[in-house]
Amino acid sequence: MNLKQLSQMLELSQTTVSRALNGYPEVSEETRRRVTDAAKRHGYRPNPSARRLATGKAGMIGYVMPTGASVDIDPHFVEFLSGLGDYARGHELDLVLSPADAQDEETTYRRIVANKQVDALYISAPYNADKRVALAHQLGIPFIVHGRSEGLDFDYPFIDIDNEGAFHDATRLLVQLGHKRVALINGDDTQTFAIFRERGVRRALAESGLVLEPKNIRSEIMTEENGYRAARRLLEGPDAPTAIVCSSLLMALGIVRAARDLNLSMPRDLSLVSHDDVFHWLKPEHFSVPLTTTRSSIRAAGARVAERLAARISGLEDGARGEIWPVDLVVRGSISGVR
Amino acid sequence: MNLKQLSQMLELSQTTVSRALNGYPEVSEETRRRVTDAAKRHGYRPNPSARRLATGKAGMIGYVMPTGASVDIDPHFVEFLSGLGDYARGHELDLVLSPADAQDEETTYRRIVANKQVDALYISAPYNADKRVALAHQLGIPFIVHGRSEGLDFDYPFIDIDNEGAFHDATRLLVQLGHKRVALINGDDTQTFAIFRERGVRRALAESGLVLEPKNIRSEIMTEENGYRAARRLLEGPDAPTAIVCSSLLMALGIVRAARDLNLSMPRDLSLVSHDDVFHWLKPEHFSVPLTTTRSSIRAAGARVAERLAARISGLEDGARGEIWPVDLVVRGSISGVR
DNA sequence: ACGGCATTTCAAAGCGCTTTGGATGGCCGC
DNA sequence: GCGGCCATCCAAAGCGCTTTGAAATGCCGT
Repeated sequence: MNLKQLSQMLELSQTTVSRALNGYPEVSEETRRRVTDAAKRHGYRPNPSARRLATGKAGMIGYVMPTGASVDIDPHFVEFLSGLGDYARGHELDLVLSPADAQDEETTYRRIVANKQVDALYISAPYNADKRVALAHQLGIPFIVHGRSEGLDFDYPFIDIDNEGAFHDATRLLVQLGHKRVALINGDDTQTFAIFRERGVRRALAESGLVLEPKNIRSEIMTEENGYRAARRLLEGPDAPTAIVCSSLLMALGIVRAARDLNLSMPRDLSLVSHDDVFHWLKPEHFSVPLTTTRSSIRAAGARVAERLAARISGLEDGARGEIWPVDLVVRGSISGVR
Repeated sequence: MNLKQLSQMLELSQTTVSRALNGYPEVSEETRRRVTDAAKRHGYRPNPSARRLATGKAGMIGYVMPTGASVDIDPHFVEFLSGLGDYARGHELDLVLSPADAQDEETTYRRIVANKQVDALYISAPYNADKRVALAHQLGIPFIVHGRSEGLDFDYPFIDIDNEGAFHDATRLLVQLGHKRVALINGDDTQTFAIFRERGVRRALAESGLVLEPKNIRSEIMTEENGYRAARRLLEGPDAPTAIVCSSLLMALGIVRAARDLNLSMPRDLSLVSHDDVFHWLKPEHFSVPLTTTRSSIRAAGARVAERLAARISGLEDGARGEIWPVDLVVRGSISGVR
């Protein structure tokens, strides 16, 4: 059943039927009712390909997914997808994932914009002065950044969590407990979130006249193994830190293993605070020593990103508003006063 | 630059240009060269929306993503996506994720098929007599199942790993080491993969005249917490098992924690074998006691699914061939002879 | 020289929608 | 009674491609 058939059935023109269905004012209420009734009765659904060709709108949102033989997609991504689904599910909003060579995402960005494959896109895990953000801005496609990018000469819409505040507060708490040697095991420090976190730690230490020594800061991709390695290196040296702040539960897993290998008991010999993105499959309260965390649900952020993207597509939102979400500090058994 | 402009520029008809570009035989080689040259020079790229309307082919593959407030997407999914990207990256093949209410995926399946939004789709984590498989089959859209579904009255194309064989071999090894009380901590046993795994364990035990007692089998969603709970229950009872086989590294994490809480040392008091889907962020060799595993990369499967889907779209593959991949058994320190 | 047959090219008709630029008719005031 | 103005509705022209059916061209044998 297509528009032509439906309009013939109703003895109306395609124009009128189209307008009635799309809520244009120049059609009488009675006609509109007749049309919508008939459409529903016959299960008419406009063909998206045709609509798309006519309007140039795709009705989908896009994500350029960096891939490569040595590129692993971060497990945080599924949390984001869950959140995106939370919103999109009820709105017939689909997401198109365009895999791109991580070395050259630009080509893919240009392709999907030129092809009008999506109406808006979201950009995740931004770097400072992120090229993708600059590109999306320049290409004029609606987008939202999940995270932030510093050093761009224009404003852009984003949602981010208060990484600096979270790590500041976590560190301050440790300092208040008497820790003087605090280390940071961070994620990839070319990404903005990691830069903010480091900043938060430094600031909290500085407030008490302490510094984050270069040897006490590690930056790696967030895996169990990297957490373990970093922790070993930190804890085996002289003047080992008495407290560690880390960027991911996955790393925390490795840190706990390292502490155990070194016969350090937590929290007696080592205090640990981790950031928690809220996974359903690994929870900080279920570590052998329940973990103190800074917590913020990526899933919730995903839902919000989808919502704002939808709003931008339909013209309900514009401008470059940035949202910064506060982060919970959840205290559990993994920290204590320094011996 | 569209087809019309290009054809005018070349003083050819749109027909000829279109055919030249799409490799039809009824155009002379010289003309074809002229056309492809000009197309490249002017950066002509056919408008996918128009092509789609004309041909009905979308050039994308689809996945209906079950979501819901209480539905969490499995972290295994990112591994699959990485693999899919491995193939799709070089082929300009995009994936559209259509979030659906987990209670009612059918509506979404029907929508994307009716709308011709995708040319083919893949179905993951199938149940027995899976409705989605039946539906896709009935709707006549090309698809591939990642995993298997039993009890369907037709054949369908799939790729799966030899879950039964893997768990059989793992269990047989434990039995050979003298274990008589072997337990299984499985994933959701309404899913086919879990049924096969249980079957494998039972068969191996039966071969030595042993049985898998009902109290020694647990089936839960694969999280650390569920692994812990299941292990506690198993290990605290009378006649506790001396060996456990489990379906996921995430559960293994919980099992190890439970053993530690109960002061059971591994492998002395407890042997453990886990299935490993190959995550980059959590590796069995980096458990405090390196884990013996049955290993099969989901990522590799993802790439293969994408490849076969592409082949089906372009007509290079048809029929209902099922691929069953063998699984590696990797022996590490977490198993030993029974005391 | 001419019909027959490939080979190569083309004009035009879709695909199913949106949107422009009128038409039509009823109702108003004068 | 008539011009003007809404309120409705419509025919037709896109959107940019593919594909059908036919025309033009060149070459063959006879």
